[in-house]
Amino acid sequence: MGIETQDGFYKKIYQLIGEIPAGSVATYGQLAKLAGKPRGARQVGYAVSHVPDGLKLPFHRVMASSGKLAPDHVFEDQSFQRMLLEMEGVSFLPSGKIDMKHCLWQGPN
DNA sequence: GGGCTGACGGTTG
DNA sequence: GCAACCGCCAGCC
Repeated sequence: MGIETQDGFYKKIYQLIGEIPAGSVATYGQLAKLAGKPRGARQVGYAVSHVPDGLKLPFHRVMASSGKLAPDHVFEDQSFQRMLLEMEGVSFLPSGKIDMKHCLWQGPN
């Protein structure tokens, strides 16, 4: 089978990411849970790393629960991801991590 | 079919 | 508060 599973797990992930409003961020575990896989955080990461072209989803708004940005090899640089987020109004802490307390996505609802 | 890999998460030191 | 370790799950060789 392709990148999408029978249940459309990846499809749900992409859909959820599309629901994330500018200025907010979501964690892999959060998206995984919303997609029906509470323990599938790694699959979310795998999903976004193999995203099909043309979806144009805000993957820069998805990050680890710790608030850390993606590794350098994903985007050209972490500074690029950070720039996009700051441009959308996401607050950063002095330590260089996201201010999850204030910017975490509330969910689709 | 078996084993390796990975944009993670939670616990422990 | 940060780093290392182990545990999860699906895709790929």
